[in-house]
Amino acid sequence: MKVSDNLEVAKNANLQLNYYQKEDQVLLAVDCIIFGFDKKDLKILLIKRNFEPEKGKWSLIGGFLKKNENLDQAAVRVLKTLTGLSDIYMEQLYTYSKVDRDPGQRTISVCYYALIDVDAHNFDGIQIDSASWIELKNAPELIFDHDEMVQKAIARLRRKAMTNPIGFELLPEKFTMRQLQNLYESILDKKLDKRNFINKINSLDVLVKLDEKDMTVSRKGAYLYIFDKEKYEKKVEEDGFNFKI
Amino acid sequence: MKVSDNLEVAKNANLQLNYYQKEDQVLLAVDCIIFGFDKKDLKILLIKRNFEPEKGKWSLIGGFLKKNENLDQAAVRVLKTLTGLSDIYMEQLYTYSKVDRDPGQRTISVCYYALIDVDAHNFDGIQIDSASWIELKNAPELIFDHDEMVQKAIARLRRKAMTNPIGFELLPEKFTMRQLQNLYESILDKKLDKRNFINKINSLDVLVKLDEKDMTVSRKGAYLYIFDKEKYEKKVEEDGFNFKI
DNA sequence: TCAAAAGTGTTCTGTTTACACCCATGG
DNA sequence: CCATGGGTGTAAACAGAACACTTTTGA
Repeated sequence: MKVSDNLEVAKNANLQLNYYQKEDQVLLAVDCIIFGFDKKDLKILLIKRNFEPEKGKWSLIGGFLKKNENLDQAAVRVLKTLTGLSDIYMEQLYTYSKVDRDPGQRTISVCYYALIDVDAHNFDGIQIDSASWIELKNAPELIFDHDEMVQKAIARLRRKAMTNPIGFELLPEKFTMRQLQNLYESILDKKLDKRNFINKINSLDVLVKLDEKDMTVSRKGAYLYIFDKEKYEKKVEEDGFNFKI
Repeated sequence: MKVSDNLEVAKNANLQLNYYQKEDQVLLAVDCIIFGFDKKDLKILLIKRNFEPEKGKWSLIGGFLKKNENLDQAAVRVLKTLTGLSDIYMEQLYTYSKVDRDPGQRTISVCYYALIDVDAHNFDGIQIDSASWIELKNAPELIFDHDEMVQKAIARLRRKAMTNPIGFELLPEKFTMRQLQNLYESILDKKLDKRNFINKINSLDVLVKLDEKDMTVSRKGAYLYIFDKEKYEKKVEEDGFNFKI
Protein backbone atom coordinates (compact mmCIF):
# COMPACT_ATOMS: atom_id res chain seq x y z
CA MET A 1 0.00 0.00 0.00
CA LYS A 2 1.75 3.07 -1.26
CA VAL A 3 1.34 6.62 -0.20
CA SER A 4 -0.19 8.67 -2.94
CA ASP A 5 -0.17 12.35 -2.15
CA ASN A 6 -2.94 13.52 -4.39
CA LEU A 7 -5.23 10.76 -3.25
CA GLU A 8 -4.29 11.74 0.27
CA VAL A 9 -5.60 15.23 -0.34
CA ALA A 10 -8.81 13.92 -1.77
CA LYS A 11 -9.30 11.60 1.16
CA ASN A 12 -8.60 14.32 3.65
CA ALA A 13 -11.14 16.55 2.00
CA ASN A 14 -13.61 13.71 2.10
CA LEU A 15 -13.26 13.52 5.85
CA GLN A 16 -13.18 17.24 6.62
CA LEU A 17 -16.26 18.19 8.53
CA ASN A 18 -17.36 20.88 6.12
CA TYR A 19 -17.06 18.54 3.17
CA TYR A 20 -20.29 16.90 4.23
CA GLN A 21 -22.16 19.99 3.03
CA LYS A 22 -21.64 18.96 -0.56
CA GLU A 23 -23.27 15.58 -0.11
CA ASP A 24 -26.82 14.67 -1.06
CA GLN A 25 -29.35 14.66 1.74
CA VAL A 26 -32.28 12.31 1.82
CA LEU A 27 -35.55 11.74 3.66
CA LEU A 28 -35.37 8.99 6.25
CA ALA A 29 -38.63 7.23 6.94
CA VAL A 30 -39.29 4.82 9.77
CA ASP A 31 -41.76 2.02 9.09
CA CYS A 32 -43.03 -0.34 11.77
CA ILE A 33 -44.21 -3.90 11.58
CA ILE A 34 -46.36 -4.35 14.65
CA PHE A 35 -46.88 -7.96 15.63
CA GLY A 36 -49.65 -8.89 17.99
CA PHE A 37 -50.75 -12.25 19.33
CA ASP A 38 -54.45 -12.67 19.95
CA LYS A 39 -55.24 -15.95 21.71
CA LYS A 40 -54.34 -18.20 18.82
CA ASP A 41 -53.24 -16.05 15.92
CA LEU A 42 -50.25 -13.93 15.06
CA LYS A 43 -51.42 -10.66 13.58
CA ILE A 44 -49.99 -7.42 12.26
CA LEU A 45 -51.38 -3.94 12.58
CA LEU A 46 -52.02 -2.40 9.16
CA ILE A 47 -53.63 0.78 7.97
CA LYS A 48 -55.77 1.13 4.90
CA ARG A 49 -55.13 4.09 2.67
CA ASN A 50 -58.38 5.80 1.81
CA PHE A 51 -56.95 8.37 -0.57
CA GLU A 52 -55.02 8.43 -3.81
CA PRO A 53 -52.58 7.14 -4.86
CA GLU A 54 -52.79 3.53 -3.84
CA LYS A 55 -56.24 4.22 -2.40
CA GLY A 56 -57.71 1.18 -0.75
CA LYS A 57 -54.32 -0.42 -0.35
CA TRP A 58 -52.84 -1.54 2.92
CA SER A 59 -49.68 -0.16 4.42
CA LEU A 60 -47.45 -0.37 7.47
CA ILE A 61 -47.49 2.56 9.83
CA GLY A 62 -44.62 4.95 9.44
CA GLY A 63 -43.23 8.43 9.85
CA PHE A 64 -40.09 10.44 9.27
CA LEU A 65 -36.94 10.84 11.30
CA LYS A 66 -36.57 14.28 12.83
CA LYS A 67 -33.28 16.10 13.23
CA ASN A 68 -33.23 15.95 17.01
CA GLU A 69 -33.93 12.27 17.57
CA ASN A 70 -32.29 8.95 16.78
CA LEU A 71 -34.00 6.15 14.90
CA ASP A 72 -35.04 4.19 17.98
CA GLN A 73 -36.70 7.31 19.33
CA ALA A 74 -38.39 7.95 15.99
CA ALA A 75 -39.76 4.40 15.94
CA VAL A 76 -41.09 4.77 19.48
CA ARG A 77 -42.63 8.13 18.57
CA VAL A 78 -44.30 6.78 15.44
CA LEU A 79 -45.76 3.88 17.39
CA LYS A 80 -46.93 6.14 20.20
CA THR A 81 -48.39 8.77 17.89
CA LEU A 82 -50.33 6.38 15.74
CA THR A 83 -51.43 3.81 18.31
CA GLY A 84 -51.03 5.46 21.71
CA LEU A 85 -48.82 2.58 22.78
CA SER A 86 -45.57 2.99 24.65
CA ASP A 87 -43.16 0.79 26.53
CA ILE A 88 -43.23 -1.75 23.74
CA TYR A 89 -40.49 -4.11 22.57
CA MET A 90 -39.03 -2.75 19.34
CA GLU A 91 -36.02 -3.72 17.32
CA GLN A 92 -34.45 -2.31 14.19
CA LEU A 93 -34.80 -4.70 11.28
CA TYR A 94 -33.28 -3.43 8.05
CA THR A 95 -32.92 -0.32 5.90
CA TYR A 96 -34.59 -0.21 2.50
CA SER A 97 -33.28 2.10 -0.14
CA LYS A 98 -34.39 1.24 -3.68
CA VAL A 99 -34.24 4.49 -5.63
CA ASP A 100 -37.87 4.34 -6.71
CA ARG A 101 -39.31 2.52 -3.72
CA ASP A 102 -41.56 5.48 -2.93
CA PRO A 103 -42.93 7.14 -6.06
CA GLY A 104 -43.44 10.42 -4.20
CA GLN A 105 -39.87 11.28 -3.36
CA ARG A 106 -36.54 9.55 -2.80
CA THR A 107 -37.02 8.07 0.62
CA ILE A 108 -34.92 5.63 2.58
CA SER A 109 -36.87 3.58 5.08
CA VAL A 110 -35.45 2.16 8.26
CA CYS A 111 -37.73 -0.64 9.29
CA TYR A 112 -38.52 -1.66 12.87
CA TYR A 113 -40.68 -4.39 14.29
CA ALA A 114 -42.63 -4.29 17.51
CA LEU A 115 -44.12 -7.02 19.69
CA ILE A 116 -47.38 -6.32 21.49
CA ASP A 117 -49.67 -8.21 23.81
CA VAL A 118 -52.90 -7.24 22.11
CA ASP A 119 -55.08 -7.98 25.14
CA ALA A 120 -53.06 -6.00 27.63
CA HIS A 121 -53.26 -2.74 25.73
CA ASN A 122 -56.28 -0.61 25.51
CA PHE A 123 -56.90 0.18 21.90
CA ASP A 124 -59.84 2.46 22.61
CA GLY A 125 -57.37 5.29 22.63
CA ILE A 126 -55.90 4.32 19.30
CA GLN A 127 -54.91 7.41 17.37
CA ILE A 128 -55.61 6.13 13.94
CA ASP A 129 -58.71 5.00 12.21
CA SER A 130 -58.70 2.49 9.40
CA ALA A 131 -56.11 0.50 11.34
CA SER A 132 -56.78 -3.19 11.78
CA TRP A 133 -55.19 -6.24 13.23
CA ILE A 134 -54.87 -8.67 10.36
CA GLU A 135 -54.00 -12.32 10.68
CA LEU A 136 -50.60 -12.83 9.18
CA LYS A 137 -51.86 -15.67 7.00
CA ASN A 138 -54.59 -13.49 5.54
CA ALA A 139 -52.51 -10.36 5.14
CA PRO A 140 -53.31 -8.38 1.99
CA GLU A 141 -50.78 -7.07 -0.45
CA LEU A 142 -49.08 -3.94 0.86
CA ILE A 143 -47.82 -0.79 -0.84
CA PHE A 144 -44.26 -0.08 -1.91
CA ASP A 145 -41.80 -2.63 -0.51
CA HIS A 146 -43.78 -3.23 2.65
CA ASP A 147 -44.41 -6.90 1.83
CA GLU A 148 -40.69 -7.46 1.65
CA MET A 149 -40.33 -5.79 5.04
CA VAL A 150 -42.96 -8.03 6.58
CA GLN A 151 -41.30 -11.14 5.18
CA LYS A 152 -38.00 -10.13 6.68
CA ALA A 153 -39.64 -9.30 9.99
CA ILE A 154 -41.26 -12.74 10.14
CA ALA A 155 -37.92 -14.40 9.46
CA ARG A 156 -36.27 -12.30 12.15
CA LEU A 157 -39.05 -13.01 14.64
CA ARG A 158 -38.74 -16.73 13.96
CA ARG A 159 -35.03 -16.81 14.47
CA LYS A 160 -35.03 -14.48 17.44
CA ALA A 161 -37.92 -16.17 19.26
CA MET A 162 -36.04 -19.47 19.07
CA THR A 163 -32.97 -18.08 20.80
CA ASN A 164 -34.23 -15.25 23.00
CA PRO A 165 -37.18 -14.93 25.34
CA ILE A 166 -38.85 -12.24 23.23
CA GLY A 167 -41.97 -14.35 22.72
CA PHE A 168 -43.20 -13.34 26.15
CA GLU A 169 -43.58 -9.78 24.86
CA LEU A 170 -46.51 -11.04 22.83
CA LEU A 171 -48.25 -12.74 25.75
CA PRO A 172 -50.07 -11.43 28.81
CA GLU A 173 -47.98 -11.38 31.97
CA LYS A 174 -49.73 -14.54 33.10
CA PHE A 175 -50.19 -17.20 30.47
CA THR A 176 -50.85 -20.90 30.15
CA MET A 177 -48.53 -23.44 28.60
CA ARG A 178 -51.07 -23.91 25.86
CA GLN A 179 -50.99 -20.19 25.04
CA LEU A 180 -47.22 -20.25 24.92
CA GLN A 181 -47.29 -23.26 22.64
CA ASN A 182 -49.94 -21.64 20.43
CA LEU A 183 -47.70 -18.60 20.16
CA TYR A 184 -44.70 -20.61 19.06
CA GLU A 185 -46.82 -22.61 16.65
CA SER A 186 -48.04 -19.34 15.12
CA ILE A 187 -44.56 -17.88 14.89
CA LEU A 188 -43.06 -21.02 13.37
CA ASP A 189 -46.20 -21.85 11.40
CA LYS A 190 -46.06 -25.49 12.39
CA LYS A 191 -47.53 -27.82 14.97
CA LEU A 192 -45.41 -28.76 17.96
CA ASP A 193 -45.67 -31.79 20.20
CA LYS A 194 -47.33 -30.81 23.49
CA ARG A 195 -45.22 -33.00 25.76
CA ASN A 196 -41.94 -32.21 24.09
CA PHE A 197 -42.74 -28.52 24.15
CA ILE A 198 -43.60 -28.46 27.85
CA ASN A 199 -40.56 -30.58 28.73
CA LYS A 200 -38.39 -28.20 26.78
CA ILE A 201 -39.82 -25.08 28.40
CA ASN A 202 -39.54 -26.59 31.87
CA SER A 203 -35.94 -27.59 31.27
CA LEU A 204 -35.13 -23.93 30.57
CA ASP A 205 -36.22 -23.18 34.13
CA VAL A 206 -37.21 -19.55 33.61
CA LEU A 207 -40.96 -19.75 34.25
CA VAL A 208 -42.77 -19.58 37.57
CA LYS A 209 -45.88 -21.73 37.92
CA LEU A 210 -48.58 -19.88 39.81
CA ASP A 211 -51.23 -21.31 42.15
CA GLU A 212 -53.76 -19.83 39.83
CA LYS A 213 -55.69 -21.24 36.91
CA ASP A 214 -57.11 -19.82 33.73
CA MET A 215 -60.70 -21.13 33.79
CA THR A 216 -61.83 -19.38 30.61
CA VAL A 217 -60.90 -22.08 28.15
CA SER A 218 -61.38 -25.48 29.71
CA ARG A 219 -63.47 -26.93 32.46
CA LYS A 220 -60.50 -28.33 34.22
CA GLY A 221 -58.61 -25.03 34.02
CA ALA A 222 -54.97 -24.55 33.13
CA TYR A 223 -52.22 -23.36 35.44
CA LEU A 224 -50.87 -19.89 34.77
CA TYR A 225 -47.16 -19.14 34.48
CA ILE A 226 -45.08 -15.99 34.45
CA PHE A 227 -41.71 -15.42 32.84
CA ASP A 228 -39.07 -14.78 35.51
CA LYS A 229 -36.98 -12.12 33.83
CA GLU A 230 -34.60 -11.65 36.75
CA LYS A 231 -33.88 -15.36 36.92
CA TYR A 232 -33.32 -15.47 33.18
CA GLU A 233 -30.91 -12.55 33.25
CA LYS A 234 -29.05 -13.98 36.21
CA LYS A 235 -28.62 -17.29 34.41
CA VAL A 236 -27.33 -15.53 31.30
CA GLU A 237 -24.94 -13.43 33.34
CA GLU A 238 -23.63 -16.16 35.62
CA ASP A 239 -23.69 -19.33 33.55
CA GLY A 240 -23.71 -18.03 30.00
CA PHE A 241 -27.14 -19.61 29.73
CA ASN A 242 -28.60 -19.84 26.25
CA PHE A 243 -32.35 -19.67 25.83
CA LYS A 244 -33.07 -22.15 23.06
CA ILE A 245 -36.38 -23.63 22.03
CA MET B 1 -61.07 1.72 16.77
CA LYS B 2 -63.23 4.65 15.98
CA VAL B 3 -63.23 6.89 12.99
CA SER B 4 -62.09 10.36 13.91
CA ASP B 5 -62.48 12.81 11.09
CA ASN B 6 -59.94 15.39 12.11
CA LEU B 7 -57.33 12.75 12.77
CA GLU B 8 -58.23 11.33 9.41
CA VAL B 9 -57.36 14.61 7.76
CA ALA B 10 -54.05 14.80 9.57
CA LYS B 11 -53.17 11.27 8.59
CA ASN B 12 -54.08 11.86 4.99
CA ALA B 13 -51.85 14.89 4.89
CA ASN B 14 -49.07 12.88 6.38
CA LEU B 15 -49.29 10.44 3.52
CA GLN B 16 -49.73 12.90 0.69
CA LEU B 17 -46.72 12.87 -1.53
CA ASN B 18 -46.01 16.57 -1.30
CA TYR B 19 -46.13 16.45 2.47
CA TYR B 20 -42.69 14.89 2.43
CA GLN B 21 -41.28 18.27 1.46
CA LYS B 22 -41.78 19.51 4.98
CA GLU B 23 -39.72 16.74 6.55
CA ASP B 24 -36.15 17.01 7.72
CA GLN B 25 -33.51 15.63 5.39
CA VAL B 26 -30.31 14.02 6.60
CA LEU B 27 -26.96 12.83 5.35
CA LEU B 28 -26.72 9.08 4.91
CA ALA B 29 -23.26 7.64 5.30
CA VAL B 30 -22.22 4.11 4.44
CA ASP B 31 -19.48 2.58 6.57
CA CYS B 32 -17.86 -0.75 5.78
CA ILE B 33 -16.29 -3.34 8.03
CA ILE B 34 -14.00 -5.30 5.76
CA PHE B 35 -13.05 -8.70 7.09
CA GLY B 36 -10.10 -10.54 5.66
CA PHE B 37 -8.57 -13.89 6.53
CA ASP B 38 -4.85 -14.17 6.15
CA LYS B 39 -3.61 -17.73 6.66
CA LYS B 40 -4.39 -17.91 10.35
CA ASP B 41 -5.82 -14.60 11.43
CA LEU B 42 -9.04 -12.75 10.99
CA LYS B 43 -8.31 -9.12 10.16
CA ILE B 44 -10.14 -5.92 9.37
CA LEU B 45 -9.14 -3.19 6.98
CA LEU B 46 -8.82 0.14 8.77
CA ILE B 47 -7.61 3.57 7.76
CA LYS B 48 -5.64 5.91 9.96
CA ARG B 49 -6.70 9.53 10.03
CA ASN B 50 -3.71 11.74 9.57
CA PHE B 51 -5.49 15.06 9.96
CA GLU B 52 -7.55 16.83 12.60
CA PRO B 53 -9.85 16.18 14.27
CA GLU B 54 -9.20 12.71 15.63
CA LYS B 55 -5.79 12.79 13.95
CA GLY B 56 -3.92 9.56 14.41
CA LYS B 57 -7.10 7.66 15.16
CA TRP B 58 -8.33 4.67 13.24
CA SER B 59 -11.56 4.49 11.34
CA LEU B 60 -13.63 2.28 9.09
CA ILE B 61 -13.82 3.22 5.44
CA GLY B 62 -16.96 5.03 4.43
CA GLY B 63 -18.70 7.39 2.08
CA PHE B 64 -22.07 8.97 1.46
CA LEU B 65 -25.17 7.71 -0.29
CA LYS B 66 -25.89 9.50 -3.55
CA LYS B 67 -29.34 10.33 -4.84
CA ASN B 68 -29.23 7.95 -7.78
CA GLU B 69 -28.09 4.78 -6.04
CA ASN B 70 -29.37 2.43 -3.39
CA LEU B 71 -27.43 1.51 -0.27
CA ASP B 72 -26.06 -1.77 -1.60
CA GLN B 73 -24.70 0.10 -4.60
CA ALA B 74 -23.23 2.78 -2.38
CA ALA B 75 -21.48 0.16 -0.26
CA VAL B 76 -20.06 -1.50 -3.38
CA ARG B 77 -18.96 1.86 -4.71
CA VAL B 78 -17.25 2.85 -1.46
CA LEU B 79 -15.41 -0.46 -1.34
CA LYS B 80 -14.41 -0.20 -4.98
CA THR B 81 -13.32 3.43 -4.76
CA LEU B 82 -11.22 3.01 -1.67
CA THR B 83 -9.75 -0.42 -2.26
CA GLY B 84 -10.20 -1.18 -5.95
CA LEU B 85 -12.04 -4.37 -5.01
CA SER B 86 -15.24 -5.52 -6.63
CA ASP B 87 -17.32 -8.67 -6.73
CA ILE B 88 -17.06 -9.00 -2.98
CA TYR B 89 -19.56 -10.49 -0.55
CA MET B 90 -21.28 -7.64 1.30
CA GLU B 91 -24.23 -7.55 3.61
CA GLN B 92 -26.07 -4.74 5.34
CA LEU B 93 -25.56 -4.85 9.09
CA TYR B 94 -27.33 -2.08 10.98
CA THR B 95 -28.12 1.62 10.85
CA TYR B 96 -26.59 3.94 13.44
CA SER B 97 -28.26 7.20 14.23
CA LYS B 98 -27.19 8.73 17.54
CA VAL B 99 -27.80 12.46 17.17
CA ASP B 100 -24.21 13.42 17.99
CA ARG B 101 -22.48 10.33 16.62
CA ASP B 102 -20.54 12.45 14.13
CA PRO B 103 -19.47 15.79 15.59
CA GLY B 104 -19.27 17.36 12.12
CA GLN B 105 -22.88 17.13 11.11
CA ARG B 106 -25.96 15.08 11.81
CA THR B 107 -25.19 11.90 9.93
CA ILE B 108 -26.93 8.56 9.89
CA SER B 109 -24.66 5.65 9.03
CA VAL B 110 -25.80 2.46 7.38
CA CYS B 111 -23.18 -0.11 8.14
CA TYR B 112 -22.13 -2.96 5.85
CA TYR B 113 -19.66 -5.74 6.27
CA ALA B 114 -17.61 -7.37 3.55
CA LEU B 115 -15.75 -10.69 3.37
CA ILE B 116 -12.53 -10.83 1.39
CA ASP B 117 -9.96 -13.44 0.56
CA VAL B 118 -6.91 -11.30 1.22
CA ASP B 119 -4.57 -13.45 -0.85
CA ALA B 120 -6.71 -13.59 -3.95
CA HIS B 121 -6.94 -9.86 -4.38
CA ASN B 122 -4.19 -7.67 -5.59
CA PHE B 123 -3.79 -4.83 -3.18
CA ASP B 124 -1.11 -3.11 -5.20
CA GLY B 125 -3.89 -1.18 -6.84
CA ILE B 126 -5.36 -0.12 -3.55
CA GLN B 127 -6.74 3.39 -3.77
CA ILE B 128 -6.06 4.45 -0.27
CA ASP B 129 -2.88 4.97 1.66
CA SER B 130 -2.73 4.64 5.41
CA ALA B 131 -4.99 1.63 5.13
CA SER B 132 -3.90 -1.50 6.97
CA TRP B 133 -5.07 -4.97 7.69
CA ILE B 134 -5.22 -5.22 11.45
CA GLU B 135 -5.68 -8.42 13.41
CA LEU B 136 -9.06 -8.32 15.04
CA LYS B 137 -7.56 -9.14 18.42
CA ASN B 138 -5.15 -6.21 18.19
CA ALA B 139 -7.58 -3.72 16.74
CA PRO B 140 -7.12 -0.19 18.06
CA GLU B 141 -9.88 2.03 19.33
CA LEU B 142 -11.86 3.56 16.46
CA ILE B 143 -13.54 6.93 16.00
CA PHE B 144 -17.21 7.73 16.59
CA ASP B 145 -19.30 4.61 17.06
CA HIS B 146 -17.14 2.45 14.80
CA ASP B 147 -16.14 0.10 17.63
CA GLU B 148 -19.78 -0.66 18.23
CA MET B 149 -20.19 -1.37 14.53
CA VAL B 150 -17.26 -3.78 14.54
CA GLN B 151 -18.61 -5.61 17.58
CA LYS B 152 -21.96 -6.07 15.90
CA ALA B 153 -20.29 -7.20 12.69
CA ILE B 154 -18.30 -9.85 14.55
CA ALA B 155 -21.44 -11.12 16.23
CA ARG B 156 -23.20 -11.24 12.86
CA LEU B 157 -20.30 -12.99 11.18
CA ARG B 158 -20.21 -15.59 13.96
CA ARG B 159 -23.87 -16.36 13.73
CA LYS B 160 -24.00 -16.29 9.98
CA ALA B 161 -20.88 -18.39 9.41
CA MET B 162 -22.39 -21.11 11.60
CA THR B 163 -25.53 -21.37 9.50
CA ASN B 164 -24.50 -20.29 6.01
CA PRO B 165 -21.53 -21.11 3.82
CA ILE B 166 -20.26 -17.52 3.85
CA GLY B 167 -16.95 -18.55 5.41
CA PHE B 168 -15.72 -19.66 2.00
CA GLU B 169 -15.79 -16.00 0.90
CA LEU B 170 -12.81 -15.48 3.17
CA LEU B 171 -10.79 -18.38 1.76
CA PRO B 172 -9.02 -18.96 -1.54
CA GLU B 173 -11.00 -21.00 -4.03
CA LYS B 174 -8.86 -24.01 -3.13
CA PHE B 175 -8.20 -24.52 0.55
CA THR B 176 -7.15 -27.24 2.96
CA MET B 177 -9.23 -28.59 5.80
CA ARG B 178 -6.75 -27.05 8.19
CA GLN B 179 -7.27 -23.60 6.65
CA LEU B 180 -11.01 -23.99 6.92
CA GLN B 181 -10.67 -25.02 10.54
CA ASN B 182 -8.30 -22.13 11.25
CA LEU B 183 -10.87 -19.79 9.75
CA TYR B 184 -13.67 -21.06 11.95
CA GLU B 185 -11.42 -20.99 14.99
CA SER B 186 -10.65 -17.34 14.24
CA ILE B 187 -14.25 -16.42 13.70
CA LEU B 188 -15.45 -18.18 16.84
CA ASP B 189 -12.31 -17.33 18.78
CA LYS B 190 -12.00 -20.85 20.15
CA LYS B 191 -10.18 -24.07 19.39
CA LEU B 192 -12.06 -26.84 17.63
CA ASP B 193 -11.36 -30.56 17.62
CA LYS B 194 -9.71 -31.57 14.35
CA ARG B 195 -11.50 -34.89 13.88
CA ASN B 196 -14.90 -33.62 14.90
CA PHE B 197 -14.54 -30.61 12.63
CA ILE B 198 -13.58 -32.68 9.59
CA ASN B 199 -16.32 -35.22 10.26
CA LYS B 200 -18.83 -32.40 10.52
CA ILE B 201 -17.69 -30.72 7.32
CA ASN B 202 -17.69 -34.01 5.42
CA SER B 203 -21.18 -34.84 6.64
CA LEU B 204 -22.41 -31.61 5.05
CA ASP B 205 -21.29 -32.99 1.71
CA VAL B 206 -20.73 -29.69 -0.08
CA LEU B 207 -16.97 -29.81 -0.62
CA VAL B 208 -15.08 -31.45 -3.47
CA LYS B 209 -11.76 -33.03 -2.60
CA LEU B 210 -9.21 -32.37 -5.33
CA ASP B 211 -6.36 -34.62 -6.48
CA GLU B 212 -4.08 -31.79 -5.58
CA LYS B 213 -2.11 -30.98 -2.47
CA ASP B 214 -0.96 -27.81 -0.81
CA MET B 215 2.75 -28.51 -0.25
CA THR B 216 3.58 -25.13 1.24
CA VAL B 217 2.91 -25.95 4.86
CA SER B 218 3.82 -29.54 5.57
CA ARG B 219 6.16 -32.11 4.11
CA LYS B 220 3.37 -34.57 3.60
CA GLY B 221 1.16 -32.00 1.94
CA ALA B 222 -2.57 -31.46 2.54
CA TYR B 223 -5.36 -32.17 0.09
CA LEU B 224 -7.11 -29.16 -1.36
CA TYR B 225 -10.88 -28.78 -1.42
CA ILE B 226 -13.29 -26.47 -3.18
CA PHE B 227 -16.76 -25.45 -2.09
CA ASP B 228 -19.35 -26.82 -4.52
CA LYS B 229 -21.78 -23.92 -4.68
CA GLU B 230 -24.08 -25.54 -7.22
CA LYS B 231 -24.36 -28.68 -5.12
CA TYR B 232 -25.05 -26.62 -2.02
CA GLU B 233 -27.76 -24.59 -3.73
CA LYS B 234 -29.34 -27.69 -5.18
CA LYS B 235 -29.47 -29.32 -1.76
CA VAL B 236 -31.06 -26.21 -0.26
CA GLU B 237 -33.57 -26.03 -3.07
CA GLU B 238 -34.49 -29.69 -3.22
CA ASP B 239 -34.17 -30.99 0.33
CA GLY B 240 -34.42 -27.83 2.40
CA PHE B 241 -30.84 -28.53 3.43
CA ASN B 242 -29.47 -26.49 6.33
CA PHE B 243 -25.79 -25.68 6.42
CA LYS B 244 -24.93 -25.95 10.10
CA ILE B 245 -21.50 -26.18 11.68
C1' DT C 1 -71.96 -39.30 31.75
C1' DC C 2 -69.50 -37.28 28.36
C1' DA C 3 -67.07 -33.80 25.79
C1' DA C 4 -63.08 -30.95 25.88
C1' DA C 5 -58.85 -29.51 27.28
C1' DA C 6 -54.97 -30.42 30.86
C1' DG C 7 -51.35 -32.91 32.36
C1' DT C 8 -47.76 -36.30 32.42
C1' DG C 9 -42.72 -40.21 30.91
C1' DT C 10 -40.38 -43.37 28.32
C1' DT C 11 -38.10 -45.15 24.38
C1' DC C 12 -35.70 -44.43 20.28
C1' DT C 13 -32.78 -41.99 17.20
C1' DG C 14 -29.49 -38.87 15.78
C1' DT C 15 -26.03 -35.52 17.02
C1' DT C 16 -22.26 -33.89 19.61
C1' DT C 17 -18.30 -34.59 22.26
C1' DA C 18 -14.09 -36.68 23.89
C1' DC C 19 -10.21 -38.86 22.74
C1' DA C 20 -4.87 -41.12 20.38
C1' DC C 21 -2.32 -43.18 17.02
C1' DC C 22 -0.16 -44.00 12.40
C1' DC C 23 1.25 -41.81 7.87
C1' DA C 24 4.04 -39.39 4.54
C1' DT C 25 7.68 -36.58 3.53
C1' DG C 26 11.70 -33.33 3.20
C1' DG C 27 15.48 -32.10 5.39
C1' DC D 1 15.84 -41.11 10.84
C1' DC D 2 13.17 -37.79 12.77
C1' DA D 3 10.36 -33.68 13.21
C1' DT D 4 6.21 -31.82 11.41
C1' DG D 5 1.77 -31.53 10.17
C1' DG D 6 -1.94 -34.78 7.80
C1' DG D 7 -5.22 -38.02 8.23
C1' DT D 8 -8.43 -41.24 10.40
C1' DG D 9 -12.79 -43.98 13.95
C1' DT D 10 -15.26 -45.28 17.99
C1' DA D 11 -17.63 -45.04 22.27
C1' DA D 12 -20.21 -42.31 25.62
C1' DA D 13 -23.21 -38.55 26.64
C1' DC D 14 -26.72 -35.73 25.37
C1' DA D 15 -30.55 -33.68 22.97
C1' DG D 16 -34.50 -34.12 20.00
C1' DA D 17 -38.44 -36.74 18.23
C1' DA D 18 -42.15 -39.99 18.54
C1' DC D 19 -45.73 -41.49 20.99
C1' DA D 20 -51.10 -42.43 24.38
C1' DC D 21 -53.41 -42.50 28.26
C1' DT D 22 -55.54 -40.52 32.61
C1' DT D 23 -57.58 -36.43 34.97
C1' DT D 24 -60.88 -32.84 35.80
C1' DT D 25 -65.20 -30.75 35.65
C1' DG D 26 -69.14 -28.05 33.69
C1' DA D 27 -72.92 -28.80 30.94
